[in-house]
Amino acid sequence: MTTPRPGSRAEQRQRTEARILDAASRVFVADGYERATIRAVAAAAEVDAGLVMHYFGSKQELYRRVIDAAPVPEVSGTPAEAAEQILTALADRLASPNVASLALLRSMLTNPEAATAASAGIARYEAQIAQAIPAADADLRAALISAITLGITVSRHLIKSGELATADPARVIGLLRPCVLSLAARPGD
Amino acid sequence: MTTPRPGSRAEQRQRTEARILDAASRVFVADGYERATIRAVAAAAEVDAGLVMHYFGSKQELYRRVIDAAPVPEVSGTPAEAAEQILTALADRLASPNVASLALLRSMLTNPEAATAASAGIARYEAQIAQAIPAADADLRAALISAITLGITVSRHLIKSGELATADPARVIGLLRPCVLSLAARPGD
DNA sequence: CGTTTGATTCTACGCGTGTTGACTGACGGC
DNA sequence: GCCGTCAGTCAACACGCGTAGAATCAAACG
Repeated sequence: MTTPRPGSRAEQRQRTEARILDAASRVFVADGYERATIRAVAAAAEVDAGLVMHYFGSKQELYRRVIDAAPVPEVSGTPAEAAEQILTALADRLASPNVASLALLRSMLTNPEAATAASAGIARYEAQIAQAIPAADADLRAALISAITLGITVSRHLIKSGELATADPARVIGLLRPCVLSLAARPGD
Repeated sequence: MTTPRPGSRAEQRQRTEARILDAASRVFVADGYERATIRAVAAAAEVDAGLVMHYFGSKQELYRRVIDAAPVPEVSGTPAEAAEQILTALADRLASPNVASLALLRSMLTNPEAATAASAGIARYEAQIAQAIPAADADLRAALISAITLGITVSRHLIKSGELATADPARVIGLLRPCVLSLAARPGD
C-alpha cells in the first residue's frame, strides 16, 4: 500500500480507481449485481465505461474487488461475551450500513459466483461463533445466529420493512439479546 | 375455477398454462427475477417463448401471477399460541419450500416492483403478529420476528448455508422457540 | 363440408449489455 | 527535446433479452 507522491500519475490512478470502487459499491448495493451496469458505475464515478474495464478487467472482477472489502467481525471468549460481540457488530451494521457487506448480501442472492464467494465469509463467521458455544449442536446454533443477523440486516437495509427500517439500533439489540443468549449460552441437549 | 371437460381445447389451454406457471416458479426461485428469462421458462415448460407472452402478456405479469400464489400464514390468539403458529409455519417452510414464497423472497431483493408487491404481504404478516403481542413495542417485536423467520428461510433455501441447509426442522424450531417466545410473550418495557 | 377460432410456433426487430480495440493527449525518464 | 508509457475516451461489435406479428395447424361449429 504505497502512497505515491501527490500529483503524480500513479497517484491520479489510485485516486480514480478508488472513486470507481466507491461508486461500484453504491451501485451494486442499490441495484444488485444483475441490474448494476458498468456504464452506471462509470457514470457515478464520472468516468468512461471503458476505463472501468481497463482497470478491473471485467464486471465480475470489479464485483470481487468490492466484496473483498467486506469485513468479517471477530468473535471469541465466553458464550456471553461472544453474544455481546455479535450484538455490538449487529448494532454497528444497523446504524451505519457497510456497503460492501450489503452489496455482498444482495448480490449473493442473485449471482451464483457471488454466492459462493460470500458463503466462505459467512462460514468463517459461523465457525467463529460456533467455537464460543459449548454445546453439542454448536454449529447449528451458530448458523441460526448468523441467519438471524442476516435477516435483521436484510430487513432493515434492503427491504426497509416499516418498523425495523427506522428503529433505534439500541432498542433492537435490547430485544434481541435474550434471543441470541438463548442460542449461545443456554444449556443444550 | 370451472373445470372444462377433458380433451377439450379449453382444458388443454389450462393444462399448458399451469405447466408454464409451474416452470416459471422453479426458474424464478432458481435464478431470481433478473436472470430468469422467458426463454428458459418456456424451455422448462416445453413450450415456445412466444406462447408465454401470448398467455401472460409480459414477464412482469408472469411474475405477478407466480407470487400471487404465495400464501400468508394466519397468526392469532395469545402470545404463546401465536409464537407456536409462527414456529409451525416456519417448520413447514423449512421442510417443504413453498416455491412462490421463495421466488418472492429472492426476487424482492432484486426487482424493485417485486419488492413493493412483497412488502405488502410482509406487512400484513407483521400486523397479524403484532396484534397478538401485548406490548407497547409490539410492532417492532413483530418486525423482528418476521425478519428472523426471513433470515432462517433465506439461509436454508437460498444461501443453503452449511449447517442450516440440512438440519432437522424440528431441532431448528426447538432452538428457536425461546427466541420467538422472548419476543412475543416476554413482558416488555 | 367449409369456415372460423384459438393454441402453438417461427422469425425478426430493437435495445441494452459486457466487452474490445483503436485513438488521444499529457506525463516522465533519457 | 524525444519518445515510450499510461490515464482516459470514443465508437463499435456480438450477444441475449423482452417483445411483436405473421404463419401454421388442429379443433369447434354451422
